Amino acid sequence: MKRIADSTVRRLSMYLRYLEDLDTQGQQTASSDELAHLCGTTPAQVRKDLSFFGSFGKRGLGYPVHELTAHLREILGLEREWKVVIVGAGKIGAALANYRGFRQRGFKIVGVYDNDPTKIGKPWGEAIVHDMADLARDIQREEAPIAVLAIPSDDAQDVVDRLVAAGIRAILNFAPAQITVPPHVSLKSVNMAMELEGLSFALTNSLASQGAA
Amino acid sequence: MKRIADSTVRRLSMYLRYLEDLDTQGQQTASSDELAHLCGTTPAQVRKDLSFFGSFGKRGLGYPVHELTAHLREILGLEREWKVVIVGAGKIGAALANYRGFRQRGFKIVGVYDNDPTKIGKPWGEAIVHDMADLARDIQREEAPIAVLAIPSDDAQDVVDRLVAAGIRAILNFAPAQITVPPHVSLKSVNMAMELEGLSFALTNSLASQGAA
DNA sequence: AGTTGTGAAGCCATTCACAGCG
DNA sequence: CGCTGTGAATGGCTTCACAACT
Repeated sequence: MKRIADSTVRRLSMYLRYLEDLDTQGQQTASSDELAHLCGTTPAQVRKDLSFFGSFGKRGLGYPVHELTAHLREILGLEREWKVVIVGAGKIGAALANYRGFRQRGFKIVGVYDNDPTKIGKPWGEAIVHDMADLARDIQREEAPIAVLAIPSDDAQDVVDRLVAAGIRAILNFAPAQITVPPHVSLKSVNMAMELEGLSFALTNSLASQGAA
Repeated sequence: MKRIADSTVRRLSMYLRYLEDLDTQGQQTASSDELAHLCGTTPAQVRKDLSFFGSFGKRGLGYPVHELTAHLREILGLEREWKVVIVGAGKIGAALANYRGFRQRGFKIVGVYDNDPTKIGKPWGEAIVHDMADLARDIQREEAPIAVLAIPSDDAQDVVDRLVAAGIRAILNFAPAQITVPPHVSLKSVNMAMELEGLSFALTNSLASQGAA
């Protein structure tokens, strides 16, 4: 398959979100124009994005909402359940563990890990905080392919290396550090300080740059 | 000034982060090559990014660490203090309020707001949760230009409209919804579900796409 | 010799425009 | 007639390559 741009995948994710709404409301079809308005993009962009994966629409009519929803779930790999471990039982980890959107989309949190002795063994939401020393063993036993990293920057690369050695396949990193992984591991980083600094830059330079969702 | 790409601003932010480290360690100069390796980019990219704002380096030597750090802070608008209000006293709001990186870079949280009567008036970290009804008044009185939005999607556009009416100038949105603002307001959205879905896509299609930090 | 600064080239995502089809 | 699907054109970010400078 042709290489798909990251920006395209993010838009697919958004199309799915709004198609699910439309589906719930019982709407049968949606045009690229309607989807574009909902998602803040252009009709041509919607059609191009979808065309990478097939011809889902009917000319003169638009896209069948329910059907396209299923296609997008399949394209994004959301038909299955993904097991996720959260590393770092701090505030960010807690926010993520409670985040409705995760479970809704088939991401199941199978464990929470920390290396702080005062936290290990304590209840944490519906789970119990495990010792980070057991992380590698558990990833292998549970076959959890995804880790969410919510720990201080200093430890980040260290923990990543251990995750990789344990066979992790994807990492969502919230530590504000540049981390590296071997080519077979997928990595996405979210850096909140960086986002705020982007706003600071825009304000300072009197720009009103609207970032993508 | 020439229009600066969003990706460039994010890299500047990263350069600053690592330059501060080098400065603390007492390193005098850094080449574009060294910075590139630290930040996961290329030397040409580093030089091009910096060249938009001036000629900070010395040929044959590299960039003066301490001086460049100051330049970047100024470029990003981080020499001043930014007042920030947090809207939504849930887990995500709590994580953000506690986030060290914010205060470190000059972002001062001046208020936390919610519309849940069981939360209003209760202590929350070092602050007290205010009634969202007072938000507009306080934004004007405090002259807080930035709002962090950590509320459910359904209410997001409503609250945004009220923030805009109250004179907010920038919004960092964590609600997984497409929101719109007038052109004079800057908006950045962080959507964690979307990021995880990007990993799901990469895993499903056996790609190992490393996203930028 | 080493490294910056930068025009030019290359590449990739977005937009355009229209043929194709319902 | 309306809307999709798509090759072509556009625009913009990144990379290249080298002159300029220390």
